[in-house]
Amino acid sequence: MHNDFLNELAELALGSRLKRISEKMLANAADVYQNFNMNIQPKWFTLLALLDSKKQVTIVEASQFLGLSQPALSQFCKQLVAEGLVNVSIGREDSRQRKLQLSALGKQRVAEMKPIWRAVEKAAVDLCTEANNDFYRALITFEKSFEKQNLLARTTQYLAQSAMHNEIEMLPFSDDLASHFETINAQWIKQMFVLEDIDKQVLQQPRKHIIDKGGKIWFAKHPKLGIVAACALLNKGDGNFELTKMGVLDKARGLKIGEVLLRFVIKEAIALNVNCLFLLTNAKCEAAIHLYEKNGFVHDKLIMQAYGQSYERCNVAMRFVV
Amino acid sequence: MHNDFLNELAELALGSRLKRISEKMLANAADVYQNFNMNIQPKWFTLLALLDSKKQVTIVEASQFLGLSQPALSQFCKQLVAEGLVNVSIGREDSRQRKLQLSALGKQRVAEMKPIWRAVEKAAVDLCTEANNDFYRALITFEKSFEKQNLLARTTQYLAQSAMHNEIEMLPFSDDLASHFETINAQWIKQMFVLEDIDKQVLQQPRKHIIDKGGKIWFAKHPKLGIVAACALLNKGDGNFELTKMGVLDKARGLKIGEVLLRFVIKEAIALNVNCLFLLTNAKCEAAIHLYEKNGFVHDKLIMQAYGQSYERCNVAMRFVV
DNA sequence: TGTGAATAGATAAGCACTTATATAAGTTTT
DNA sequence: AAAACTTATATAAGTGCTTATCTATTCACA
Repeated sequence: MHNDFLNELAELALGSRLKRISEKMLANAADVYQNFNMNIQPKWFTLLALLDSKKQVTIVEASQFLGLSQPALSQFCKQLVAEGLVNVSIGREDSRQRKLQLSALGKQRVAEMKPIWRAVEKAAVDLCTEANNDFYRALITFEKSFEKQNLLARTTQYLAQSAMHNEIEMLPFSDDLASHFETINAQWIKQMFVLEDIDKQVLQQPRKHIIDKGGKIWFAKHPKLGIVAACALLNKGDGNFELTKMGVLDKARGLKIGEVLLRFVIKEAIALNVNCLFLLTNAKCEAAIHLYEKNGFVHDKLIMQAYGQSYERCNVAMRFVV
Repeated sequence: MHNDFLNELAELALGSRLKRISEKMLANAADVYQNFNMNIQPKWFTLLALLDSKKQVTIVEASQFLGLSQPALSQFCKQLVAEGLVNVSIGREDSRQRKLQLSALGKQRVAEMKPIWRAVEKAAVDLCTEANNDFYRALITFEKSFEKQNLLARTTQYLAQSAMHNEIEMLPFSDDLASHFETINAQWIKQMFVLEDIDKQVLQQPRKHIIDKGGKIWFAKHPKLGIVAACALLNKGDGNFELTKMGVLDKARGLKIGEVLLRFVIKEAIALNVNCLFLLTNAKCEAAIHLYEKNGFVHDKLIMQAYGQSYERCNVAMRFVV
């Protein structure tokens, strides 16, 4: 037996994978009905359950409740009437409507099936929660995410974003850009914390406090928005550098420019043959921490002990690895 | 717009739900290809990706790699040859085999598509991880659970089990059953911990230590295996009772008799108008804790403070609610 | 060395839906 | 009140697979 190529494709083959498992489950459901000698087709199940619950629905209503097309329901209805499980009556107010109801036989069959349905549900819960999983919840959440923005929309957005990222220019520090360093960082520091005196000094005199001490500063320039992000490497001696004062202007949020800049700075740091690249931040900055984690930083207690005391507001220390 | 009846059916309609979302994703994939003007059908995707990765495969190999039927691959192959994307050559060693390879055009098309594939993968990862979800992982785990034991097998097992549960008899304490109390509990206590002196006294003289102090003991009798489980309620005064000495013999493990007994004891405790029903256990007893959680017990620090010191081995305290 | 069993692939038919379209019945607009 | 639109359902045809079955080839072994 060959192994499963869909594993190699991972998330890219998500659709195929879902299709495969749903077909397996359908076949399995057919086996369940056959095993318990119930003379019904799995495809009828949702309609029978719906009729059991709502007593009377029209074809269009049923198709909306079940998320299937109207012709599908039209066909099921025909089949179930042929089996004698469903009665159809013409709508009193609107003679186009066909009102579906379980027949006496249908009610009896559903009653017979209910214990099996309950057992199947238990089995399904079992299946969903085995191995500490919560598949059903994950599926619901996934459906909501898909509803919110589907794969095409996300793909288009991602491509547009990476086209834009290619146009972003990285600029090294120069005195005529110094004011941007202050504007960019003052903005987010004020939003998250309080702009303290040390902050002000560093932001107002970056050459003195950072560059002249062997540190680095870079800016990210958006083709239309101009300079929108900054990031610094602080020289802490012994080849150790602290990544700090990384900020993106409000007007450029959501464009993932921070990530582009961070990756650039990491690449530069590697090129500089940095011994240890670390950063200090606060647990409040969830989004930033997530970004750091995503890009190779890991939480590190030794860094916390060595450098954590330098700033009041820091309670998270991370080190870049690999 | 009506709401979604599949939500009401919850896990029972898992198959239908999976089918629906997989169809949506397939349609969405078709839109992606159309949007980027790629003249390929979504159903071909996995085969093209396979040929890109493995260079050369036969039809049967491809069907195994992709988890589709051989005729499906036979059909795709025909279509892709007609499109000029795939070349077929007859196997040298086995003339029945058709070796599939990407044609020059096929390679070019795949190369054009790759950036889109990458973007789609990013989008899919996004979709899977949005809202703190991990849908892909959950799906893989679910597939494994399904592989291990499918819905039919689980349903059958569950039904057999609940039929057996109906035949289980609950017996109150009587002196002629006292020896079972010791046998059952000594077995599991020895396995998990060390049988201490206090344990021995209580187990050997349950009437003296439990019944005469206003406590209760019940046994579960299996129709074939005999008395296989026991559980006690210890009267701690002020209407507070401790659920303790709950055990199931090795030979009856896996039949969920423990759960049946636990539910019975909870029902009895409620009937006795117990003020507070609690229990003490050890974090080692994962399965038991899971069972307690499933049946209405919650972790409770106050109980730990009030009663936790009584036993050496207890570091988990739980209280029954609702 | 043949002979039956297994395997690779093709073909046909079926299934559970879908989309597209037709028909008939209601509703709204003029 | 007629015309134009909308809605409920039915029907036809298509789709992406499946299972069943057939042919051609290879293998296993007596």
